[in-house]
This record gives sequence, structure tokens and C-alpha cells, in this order.
Amino acid sequence: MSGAKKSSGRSSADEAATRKRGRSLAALGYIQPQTYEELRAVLSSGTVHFPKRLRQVAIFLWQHPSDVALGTIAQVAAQAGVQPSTLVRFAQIFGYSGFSDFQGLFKEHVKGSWPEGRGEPRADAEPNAATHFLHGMVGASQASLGRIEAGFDVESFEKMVATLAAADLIYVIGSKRAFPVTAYLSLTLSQQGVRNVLVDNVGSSALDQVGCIGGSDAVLAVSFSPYNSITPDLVAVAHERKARIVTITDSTFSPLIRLSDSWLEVVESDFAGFRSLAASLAVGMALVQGVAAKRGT
Amino acid sequence: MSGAKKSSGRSSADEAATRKRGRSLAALGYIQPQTYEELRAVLSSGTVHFPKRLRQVAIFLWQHPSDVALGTIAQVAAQAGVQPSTLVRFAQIFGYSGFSDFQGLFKEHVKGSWPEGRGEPRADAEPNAATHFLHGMVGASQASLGRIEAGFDVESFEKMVATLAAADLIYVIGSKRAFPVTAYLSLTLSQQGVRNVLVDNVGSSALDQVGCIGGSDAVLAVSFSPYNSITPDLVAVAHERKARIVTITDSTFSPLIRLSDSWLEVVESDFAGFRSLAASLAVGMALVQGVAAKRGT
DNA sequence: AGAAAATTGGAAATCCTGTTCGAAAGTGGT
DNA sequence: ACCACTTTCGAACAGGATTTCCAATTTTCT
Repeated sequence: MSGAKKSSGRSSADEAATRKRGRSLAALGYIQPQTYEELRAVLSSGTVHFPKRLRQVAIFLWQHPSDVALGTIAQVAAQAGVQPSTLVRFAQIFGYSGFSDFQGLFKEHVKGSWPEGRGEPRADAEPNAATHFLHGMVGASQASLGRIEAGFDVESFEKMVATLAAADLIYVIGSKRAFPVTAYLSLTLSQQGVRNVLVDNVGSSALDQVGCIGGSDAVLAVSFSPYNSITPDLVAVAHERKARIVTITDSTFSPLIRLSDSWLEVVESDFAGFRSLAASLAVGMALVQGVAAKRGT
Repeated sequence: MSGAKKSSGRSSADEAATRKRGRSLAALGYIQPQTYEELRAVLSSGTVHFPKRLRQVAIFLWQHPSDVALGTIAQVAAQAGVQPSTLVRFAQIFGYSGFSDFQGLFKEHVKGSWPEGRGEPRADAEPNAATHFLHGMVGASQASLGRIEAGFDVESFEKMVATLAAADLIYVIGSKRAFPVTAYLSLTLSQQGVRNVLVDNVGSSALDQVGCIGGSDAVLAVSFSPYNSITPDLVAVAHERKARIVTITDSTFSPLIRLSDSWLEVVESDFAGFRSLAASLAVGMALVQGVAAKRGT
């Protein structure tokens, strides 16, 4: 609290910056974002209105996080079309002492998104019922994720991407446990500009929906054992109507396989009967990204 | 990255470095690696035998490319356990004028394999682009999972379980990215014999649904940034009707927090703009299990 | 074992980067 | 149109980062 003016002390520098400029967000009740995700949340919330140059900065940060993480302030400023000092001001508005601190957020994020970048989980056995189950669930998820990386059929995957990219319209089908996966697939496909229909069976209209499938359409089916939902029936109809069919399922015994042009096996672990979906979602996202990339070109 | 700003004679500086030290690889017939892949190829070929410290450097570069790209020379040296000057020497052996030039390789590589936000996912000439993305997605999932295990608010969690277990009827609310999570929550709750309503907004009936919430009911809300969906509106209505509200969200900026009796922060990583749901699902399953256990007794 | 060569550690010197500050330009209200 | 206030620009400054250099140490060859 001793008001040293330009001491190099980090924390006191923050306070000094806040005190000096009455308009910092901290003064308005906001707190300093501690992670990249929080920063994105603030930027996207639309609650902050920036003047022209600062908005320009915000947009650039949003669109080119890796350039911000890797570059020097001069390079970033040049790419964003502003002065270096503008970047410093931007960082200070959010309560940071300067650009360097602020850039740390981006570095953390890029490092975190980089496969090699993370450490191994350490084993602290905490005797607590809640954390014990969470730990088990996390373990099941990580086991599932590890398994797909270990053995992944790239050939099938690329065939699936090609099939879906060539399709006129994509029908996404999955019930029960698979439904959360198909819901996310449908959402991300739409966000990537890929037209698709989520067959959710609202109003029991699923059979009628698939009755409209044409030969130039494709079905993306997700199904897990036990295979007693309506998914096999729906896919059978699509198959009769000559649609291309790609499947994500969890064993070679799935009735969908003989109907499918290509398929991937994704085995999910469970803990105390609660099954993970982590691997299926990861594979699903990869599919969506692949299709979007292929469509884009 | 156009670092064309440095000192005047870049190319002549290279030659000078080469001429001065008789043992540079260039003098031995090797050429200066122009890309990160070339560097990796040279390192892995095993044709070069380094003394102890330099080998240490090579191993570190191999295992932690993102740290090399993001850090300063001092940070990298500390992590690798060598002196900064050793890194400079290493770079010069490969024909670079110094560490900065050499680091450029790593920066290029990291930036190149980071498909920029909303931008066009450029189809790299990388043959295994599919597996690279899958790898990244798995990494994002694992990062998310690791994060919740690292810092998990057990107190809030148990308060949430207690609230939900005491409720007459549980309303599960979430839109867009959060919907897959709520769909799975609703399914597993039902499978555990816990009565619940999934507010899916089919037929735009969500507002009317939450209009029926009573004081003995509870809301389980899931919401991620940007918070521009109808979820905050729905939860606000439930709050007015005196329902207990528990929330899973991804930052302290979420508008749901001030409406909630208890809440958990679950930060999900993303890769190339595709966000993982692994952590939210794991936490959700833990919640369901906790509620079911408490109801059962 | 001894000497020469290679390698390493550490501090000094230099270059560059990030930050600060005052003036200029822009904006909005009276 | 004028004034007060905010925002932006650009140059000067300070501090940090990279590089260089030399002595100390280890290795290798005779």
C-alpha cells in the first residue's frame, strides 16, 4: 500500500494502475480475469463497450490468440493495426500491470492446448466420498481417452469424413446415452455451417423423418450397447433408402455395423455404472472438424 | 512471423557464426533446418552425437516444444537445467545466429498447428491432420479433467447434492453447448429413479415450464460463456418463484451466479474452437451419483 | 600421467522490448 | 461553436533479455 510510484513491484503496480485510471474495469466491479476462458467470457458477454481502437484490439485477441501468445508486443500491435501502447492500455484496463502479464494468459492457454504441454496427474488419495466418485469418473474418462489414442483407425475415420463431406444433408441419429453425443455433434456441425438434421424423436416423428432420406444424404449414427433403442430401426430404414451410413459404436456386435459404409469403434469406460462419454465426444469433434475442413476447401 | 527487423546483416551473421566455430554442423555437411519437422528429423536420426549438456538440451527441445516456443531463453534454460548460453551455443551449432532465430522455428510450428479460432481451418499438407486434431481434442479433454481434480470445491459440491436431494422435483436447464450435458444429467437421474424435468425448449415451452416451478423444487442449471442463451432468463424466473438453484458454469462472470444458492466453476479447455465437455460431464455424473445415494438412504 | 582440445559456467556488454508520459486528435454535451 | 473530457499517438526511458567472452572444468589422445 505504500504508494511507490514506479517501483517494479508487481502487485503494487496493479493497485497503482487501478487507482490512477478511474475507468478500469476493476473499479466498475469487475475482477481481473485469471484464465483465458474467463477473458473470453468477459469479451463475449458484450457487457463492456470499448472505444474504436480498443474494440479493434478485443476483436484481434479473440480471433488470433496464438499470434498474441507467440509474438512480441510490436508484432501483435502491427498485426492488429494499433500502437503498442494501446495494447498496454488494454491490458491495464483489465487490471494487469502491463502487456507482459496479460500475454501470460495467452501463453498459458496455448501451452494448455498443446498435447505435450501438461504434466502427469499426481496421486493424492483424499478420503472423501464426493471426491472419490469424481476421481473415479475422471479416471474412467481418461481411460477412454487414452484408449482411442492408443488404437485409432485412421483409415475408417477418413472414409467417414469423406462420406459426410460429400453428403447433401446429414442426419444425426442416436438415442439414450448416445443422444448427448449426437446433440453436440449436431450443434457443432451447424456452427461450422454444415447443414444437418438431429433426429431427436420429438413427437415420435423420427421414423417419418428418416423416411425422407434420399440417396445423396448421409447418416451419422451413434449407438452403444445395449442396442435395444430405436436407432437400429431408424438406420435400417435409411439403409433401405440407399443413404450412406457412418457409425460410431462400441463393439463389433453392434447391429449397425452391417448397415454401415464405415464405422469406428469407441469403447467407453464406466465407473459405478456411470459411463463416460469423453472419448465419443472427442472423436465426434474430430469428425466435425474434418468435415468442415473438407467442405471449406 | 516477420522478424525482418533485427540487425542489418542477417545472412552475413550466419556465415560469420559458421566460419568462427569450426565444428558447426554446417561445416560438417549438414544444412540449417528450415522447419521444425526438419529439426526433429535431424535430432531423431541419431547421426549427431552431442556432449552431455547439449544432449540435455536436445532432449528437452524434443519433449517440450511448446515451452520452448512460449518461454524466454532464461525460462527455457531453467526448465532444461542448463545455462542460457548453452542454448545459444546449441542454436549456433545448427547455423543460426542465436537463440531468437532458432526459437522462431518453434513459434512457427506451434502457430501452424493451432487452427485459428473461427478462421478457416486450412488444410495443411500434414498427412495425419486427422490424428493431430484428435490428439488435440483428447488433450483439451484431459486438461479439463485434470483441472477439476486439481481444484475442486468440495463444500459447494456437497451443498449442491444436499439441495438437489431435498428437492421435490428437479428441473434441469441448459442450452446450446450445455444441452448435451443436461441431456445426460436428465437421463442418468431418471435411471437412478430421481424424478426430473429436462427443460429442452421444444415447442418454445420452456418459459411456461419453469412458470410451474414451486418453492420445494430445485433447478440444476448448466451454462457456459457466452451467456446469451435463454438459460439466464429461465433461471431468473425460477429464482423469482423461490426455487432452490444450483449451477455449473465456467467463470465467475456468469449471470447465473448471483441467482444461485450454490455453484461450481468448471472450466473446459478447447482446441481449435471446439470445446470439451468432459469435465462438466464428470462433475455432473458425480452430482447424480451423490443425489441418488442421498435419496436412497 | 600430462598436455591439448573440447565443453561448460557465469558475468559483462549490448541490443531490444515493454512501459510511461505528454501532446494531439477526437468525441459529446451545453 | 466552444469547452471539458476521453482516447490515441509517438517518442523517450528503463529494464530485461540475448549474446559474447573468458576462465574453469572435463574429456581425450599420446
